[in-house]
Amino acid sequence: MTVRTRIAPSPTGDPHVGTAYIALFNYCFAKQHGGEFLLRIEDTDQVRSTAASEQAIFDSLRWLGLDWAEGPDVGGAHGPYRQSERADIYKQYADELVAKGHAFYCYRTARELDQLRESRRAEGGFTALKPSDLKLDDFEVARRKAANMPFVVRMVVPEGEGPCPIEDMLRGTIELDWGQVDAQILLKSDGLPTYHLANVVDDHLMQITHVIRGEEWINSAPKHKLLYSYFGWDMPVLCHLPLLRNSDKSKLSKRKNPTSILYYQRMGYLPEALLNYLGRMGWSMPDEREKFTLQDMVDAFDINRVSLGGPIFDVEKLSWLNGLWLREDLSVDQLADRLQAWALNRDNLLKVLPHAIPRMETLSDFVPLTAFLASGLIPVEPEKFAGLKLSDEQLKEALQFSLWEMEALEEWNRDAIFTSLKGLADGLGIKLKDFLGPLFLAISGTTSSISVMDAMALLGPELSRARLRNALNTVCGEPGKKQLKKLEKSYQDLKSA
RNA sequence: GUCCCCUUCGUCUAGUGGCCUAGGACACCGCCCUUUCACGGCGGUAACAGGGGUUCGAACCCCCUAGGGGACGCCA
Repeated sequence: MTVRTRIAPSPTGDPHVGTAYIALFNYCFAKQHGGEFLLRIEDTDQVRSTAASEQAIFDSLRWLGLDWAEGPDVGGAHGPYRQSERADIYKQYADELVAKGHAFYCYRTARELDQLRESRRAEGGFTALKPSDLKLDDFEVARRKAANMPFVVRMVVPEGEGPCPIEDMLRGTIELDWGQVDAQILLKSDGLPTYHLANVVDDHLMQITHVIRGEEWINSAPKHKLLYSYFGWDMPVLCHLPLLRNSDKSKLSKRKNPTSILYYQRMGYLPEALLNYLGRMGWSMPDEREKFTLQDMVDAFDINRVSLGGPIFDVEKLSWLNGLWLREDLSVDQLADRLQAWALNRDNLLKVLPHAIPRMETLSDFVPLTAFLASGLIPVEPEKFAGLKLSDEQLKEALQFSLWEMEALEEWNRDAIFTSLKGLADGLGIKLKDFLGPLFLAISGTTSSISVMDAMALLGPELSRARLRNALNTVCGEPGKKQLKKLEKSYQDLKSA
């Protein structure tokens, strides 16, 4: 039997370092057993999935050197493929379950579901909604059907409580309770499958033997187990990896940390070093070496060396490791090539130059003028912020609101950034020029520079956000929970006004 | 609230019953190298969450408590 592992990232945002982390372990496990590492795209959330972010995932994995195999034929296509384009095969399988009595149509409305959940929660026990909770009488079903109301396909689950043992490669047997397993939706009202159905069907068709995923999935393992038994398929071996954490130990999130692989690319980290660092998260070489290549890791790989405590993603140690790679593994010649490819390439110069030309008298003006565009995080000088025309409160609002605004921005270009920031300045009743002061300092480090919107457009979203966050935290201090709530409220008021 | 997972220096970790007076790495501090800084070298501070068992012997096995995290969606 060939060992096959896979990752199933969802293209709903930037390629996440957490995705690369899981991918790395899947890759190493498969390769170690002479098997294949596969990839498929989980785009059944069509609202947020885009072709561009899907491409970004491919590119990032390739950049890191985590190449995936094509895998077996699935419904006429090899992975990775867009699941939304294969809606028909999932519908077929959902229908099969309905026919066998393992799934049912459900016409409940969102409102009704909210009410049901609320009352369950008030009771204090398990909150899972069972088939019997969702049942409507025949007359009502007929009425809703005739009225063409939307419906979903849900899976039948055991009504009572009782243990459901789940085998995990690292944790042994985990006992979950059927009481917490709800009648999961398999097919949404838009006809697309949910993760649970798509995941089980795809894993079966792709002949996946081992599922190595984040521990956030432990609780849904009973559903998956049940689906395998309904279909009569062999279930892959499960393995749940610990989650990468922020420095406050919560699950790594982009609100608190740069999580995009693109960010680390832009900051000038080497793919070898980033991958190496991820390999040190919850895992160690038998000889405790800190620096190793992907191939080293594959050769020495042993999944049992994974430690279960959630590791904190520490950029400082990543930087140290990156320095090691830079100094020890690249010749001057190679480094020159890397630098050129990274930011000093012709395309990039052509983009930056138009902004610099009006401010240049000699060629030597160029580098000082644009250095901040090729920098990572820039030093924040609180004295400069104090010299602006804004009060402390206004300063904090300007930075925090701008950051939120930039986090929500979907299209990253000069005009979109301008519209958004102008809206904020107007809403706050601050002259645009004054409002932009702190942004200039945060982004460019000085108030005499090229347009801050152009600068942000050139820097890209990841680095721009990181600089804003950095300035905010340095100048105003990390906001406490209470303060954050207050700021959030006035931001909401501003947006709805 | 309910369920699940987790717990060794500030951080990443070694450790699978005696080799542990707990080892390494980052960060921090000191010294050396050096015209400065960095690199490099040497050294230092610093941890088995707490309490009960089991055992001749426990960081390691069991139980309880505490703390942290995750899940409870027509997201994945």
